Amino acid sequence: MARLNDEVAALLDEYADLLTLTGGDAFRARAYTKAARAIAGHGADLAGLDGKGLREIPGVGKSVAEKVDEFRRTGAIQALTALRAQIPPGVREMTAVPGLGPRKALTLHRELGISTPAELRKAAEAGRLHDLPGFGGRTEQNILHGLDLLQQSSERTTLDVAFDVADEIVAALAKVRGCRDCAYAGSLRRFRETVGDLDILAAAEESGPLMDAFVALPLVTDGGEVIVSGPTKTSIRTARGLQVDLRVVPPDAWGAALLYFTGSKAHNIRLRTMAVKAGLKLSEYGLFDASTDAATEERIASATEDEVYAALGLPWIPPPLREDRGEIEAALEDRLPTLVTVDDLRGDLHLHTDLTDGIATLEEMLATCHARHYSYVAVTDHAPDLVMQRMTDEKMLAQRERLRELAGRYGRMRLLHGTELNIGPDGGVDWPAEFLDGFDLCVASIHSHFGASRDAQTRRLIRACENPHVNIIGHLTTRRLGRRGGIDADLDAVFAACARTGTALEINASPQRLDVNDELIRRAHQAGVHFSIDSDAHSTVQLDNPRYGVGQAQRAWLTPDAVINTWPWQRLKRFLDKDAKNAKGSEKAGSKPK
DNA sequence: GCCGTTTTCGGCCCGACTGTTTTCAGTCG
Repeated sequence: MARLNDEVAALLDEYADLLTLTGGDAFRARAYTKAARAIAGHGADLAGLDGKGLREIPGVGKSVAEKVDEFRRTGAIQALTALRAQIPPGVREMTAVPGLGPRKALTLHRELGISTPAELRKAAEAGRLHDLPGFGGRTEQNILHGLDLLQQSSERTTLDVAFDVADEIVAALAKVRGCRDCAYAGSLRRFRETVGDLDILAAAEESGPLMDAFVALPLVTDGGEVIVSGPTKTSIRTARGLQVDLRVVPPDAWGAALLYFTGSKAHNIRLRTMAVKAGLKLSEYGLFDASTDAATEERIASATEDEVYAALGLPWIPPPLREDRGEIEAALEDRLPTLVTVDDLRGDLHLHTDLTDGIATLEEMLATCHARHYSYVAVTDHAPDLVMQRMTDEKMLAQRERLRELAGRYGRMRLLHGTELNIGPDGGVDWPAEFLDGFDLCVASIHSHFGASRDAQTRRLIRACENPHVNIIGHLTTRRLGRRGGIDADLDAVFAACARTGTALEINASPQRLDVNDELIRRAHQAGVHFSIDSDAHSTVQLDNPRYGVGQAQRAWLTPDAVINTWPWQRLKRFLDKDAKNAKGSEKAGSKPK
């Protein structure tokens, strides 16, 4: 766990859940949830805050501050420990089943004595649920489906969590005496959208000290377990269920090992096949001449990845491309793409402030963007049709005025006033054209009616693209990793509409979304669509999200040119003026301009 | 439990959707 903030936030969240589960005051529970969210998204590390600093975090009052302090002093929160004793942890786990909330979970626990997801599955399969008051046949089926979803997700870990753990381990092992090199490999290095386990690689003459340091890490000693432990490989499982494999190799085999353990398997097979055809043999220990016998075999390359690729007649291939999806052929023909990187991003075009459901102020978000050296940034709070956000025309206009006042306050960073519109069931959006005219940029996203038919979803998205004020379609499929699949729509038809109307497609970089995914990015790219890689940040911490989105873009072979927020302002400005572009297009086509 | 140029008490994000009901409870965003 990287920051104390995250650790404390998790405990407060648990406390809130347990309060709800024990039938406590709902508002009290919500106060803890709110405080947890504020703490997780708070810029400063909790470890360095005094009582006054704690209370300055919005949503943190006397009681929460005391609990935070208690945890810092004693490593536990008494009130939480007491609640844990009342409710088996499995009951809280059950509320993670989509469609199953605290009330139903508590009913199941009290009436049927069910206290784990496994018991829940058994009872549902045996048809024991549908006789309970408030439960029926459909509920039973939905719970079974929800359990399936949960199981799938529990086997994969999102990138934010995976990077936190990987960074912590690499940092700790790199400091061990005799460690020449240490890095994460596997699907994390390839930036897959979620990872099953972590592969950590280290180079050292002697593996013992590294293995010892590994199993002594807090990640392992605090509720984790050692699965296997040997001289070249040790596997552990963290308390949160993430398996981590550490492999230690001799320093002169570093490159070959890194290549081997980065994968993908399909990529490696292609490389090995190429080696065999050239009379060579490729393994995690190096590239060898296959004609010599095992005892005297001659090592051709192994120290660096570069060296191994070069010996096979290839340039170095970036890890996100290593999926055997054409990268070997491209490398042979010297047409690997120059991939977009985080440093290419000149701005963020989708973020929220505390005017709606963000937790940081406008000024805090802008200051953090400025520290990231952006040339421009768009503030895009929610629009009124997402009723719970209570947006009004007045609030939006006041924010715009404030933003205009702040112009020039953050160096040369250009401040754009935008909004995240809701795409209604028929494809309409929150405000009429006259009001939309006032925005510099509009993102439009689906937030409701996820279950509409394929035809209806397709029509609604195409209509949104055709709206001259909609510049970017946000989180197109609306999926939440491990929680919810995407909507059903003819996405290729939507991509065609995006390309035709000059509407960009968002690569939503929130690690819980990564929407759209690499496959869809690739398809859309082929259809001529442009992209915007955005954080969808609801806190200053989340403004770091774009790294995950860039990873997906790299997996889809995107170059900076395909990404509108790598463009200089003047070029982006022309792109945002859909009216001018379409008028030009329709002049050519001879049809009437809008 | 938190918070306050409407409040130091009395509110607290509001409405849709689903599945169970026959007027509503629970869940979700």
